[in-house]
Amino acid sequence: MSEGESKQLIATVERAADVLTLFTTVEGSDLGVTEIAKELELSKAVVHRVLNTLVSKGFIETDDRTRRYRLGPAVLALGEAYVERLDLRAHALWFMRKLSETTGETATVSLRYEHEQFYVDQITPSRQVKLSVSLGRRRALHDGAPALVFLSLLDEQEREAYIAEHGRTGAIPAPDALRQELALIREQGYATDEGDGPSEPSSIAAPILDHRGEPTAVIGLCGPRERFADVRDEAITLLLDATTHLSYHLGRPRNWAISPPEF
Amino acid sequence: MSEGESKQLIATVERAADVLTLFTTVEGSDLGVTEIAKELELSKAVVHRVLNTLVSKGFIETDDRTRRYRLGPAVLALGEAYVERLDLRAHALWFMRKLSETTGETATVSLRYEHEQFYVDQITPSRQVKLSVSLGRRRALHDGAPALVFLSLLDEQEREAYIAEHGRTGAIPAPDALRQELALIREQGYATDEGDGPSEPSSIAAPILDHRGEPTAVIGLCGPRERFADVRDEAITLLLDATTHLSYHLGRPRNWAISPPEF
DNA sequence: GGCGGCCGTTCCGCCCTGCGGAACGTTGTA
DNA sequence: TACAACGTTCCGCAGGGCGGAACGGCCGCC
Repeated sequence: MSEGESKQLIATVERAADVLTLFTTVEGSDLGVTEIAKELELSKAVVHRVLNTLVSKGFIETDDRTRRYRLGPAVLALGEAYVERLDLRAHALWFMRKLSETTGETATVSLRYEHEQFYVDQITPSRQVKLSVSLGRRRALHDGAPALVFLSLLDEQEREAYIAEHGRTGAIPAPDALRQELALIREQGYATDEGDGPSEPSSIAAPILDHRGEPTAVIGLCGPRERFADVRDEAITLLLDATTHLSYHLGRPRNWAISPPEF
Repeated sequence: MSEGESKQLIATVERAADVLTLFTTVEGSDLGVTEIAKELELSKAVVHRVLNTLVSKGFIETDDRTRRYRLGPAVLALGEAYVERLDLRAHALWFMRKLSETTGETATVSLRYEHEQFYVDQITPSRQVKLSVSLGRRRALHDGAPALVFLSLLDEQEREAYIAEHGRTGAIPAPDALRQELALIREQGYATDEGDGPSEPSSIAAPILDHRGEPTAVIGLCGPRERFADVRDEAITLLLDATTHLSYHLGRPRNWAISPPEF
């Protein structure tokens, strides 16, 4: 979208990818052929052939009773392989567990992909009421503390372009207030975000930085606003402690999910 | 493989699926075009086009520095969508957490797909030495306690076919001993498996049964053999307690991952 | 520092294979 | 029982993916 792409793509594979992706965006776990065909504006024959093929590879399962389709176990293996390849994970989990246990709230790791943030892992506390986030689901860069950390660390040009674009569409109602907030985040080294209602999620987040100062990941902590206020200050100290350690340990080029910025 | 399939498949999509799957089977997180082409016996041009397409959909990422390819965030979303659609999960997690906390070992949920067992989730204890399993990776049905539970509950014809086939290849060295073991598992309602060395994994496992007596999932508990022996008896009681409750709650047709057997 | 080899990428014409519209079979409902 | 809606299959046409080869950049070896 951003550039005039001229790469060679295979339409058939694109269609298959769209079919798979549809299963992640739709409410409810299963889809029918007609439903998919309508949604993606494809012929039923195409959808059916694609589904058959994906079934044969284990990416999709059929329910013989209802003749409808759902995701299959092979996609679980893919997701796990994606997470496991992050060296980050093993190191971060220890700190996250500590964070979660000490504060009784949910600790998260996020990455950035293009102009979206998504969670790759979480540790939830053992209590009745708790937050849990949707792993893998993409969120805008101005939504929530972890996203804001990534946004604050984009290079100025890209950041401004992002703010301009989303200011135009109304997604960012007060661009100048956001600019101030991002400056504060850079200065403090962490972001905070308050929920709207008493049980809405509040969160804090801080980056793990590589040797060049680029964020490789963001660690966050979130909980229902009302009770989160009680642990917030303590949590910020713990969080910065964790990210400082992790930044130190990870201060070298590695197999990160996030490629170095464009240069 | 089992039947003379004559479904209409799309070769291009099969190739794309194979490329994706290759990333889960290979050690190390990234692959090059030539490497993939050689492994799958495809031309470099094809592999390159497939990769390009998958990149454009977020299933694959390129590392601009090394010009190699890795899995992308979209597959994480797929994996999560797969796991989240299991109603099972929400109910089972509570019991698993309790199991894990009481025994200090790792609790797991497994499903079966065709003639393989795989883990969909786990709760690991907060201690230094602990087991953790690879989610999504497929294992043979005669390998480990959860797999044995599934095997023991296959209908007789299918079970015998499985034993015969793997007996022939030598994967099952003592078919008759296995038959006895499976009978015992059915009788007791749980399976046990001893590790070979003192730190090798031992495990126990029991099924969640639907209203027809078919296993919808298997709950397991595993730990290093030596210390697992101390909690084993207590764990069996807890485990059967948990699966009994879950079987009761889940005793109705639902959106399970496992479709009812062929009938 | 120069050179050779390897790898990722692109090109282009041929031919294959995936496409679509319609027909068929099945399931669940009025 | 009949209808409607859905999943599945068929078949001829043509669009699009394939493959061999050529290009260009990177790394390592001499």
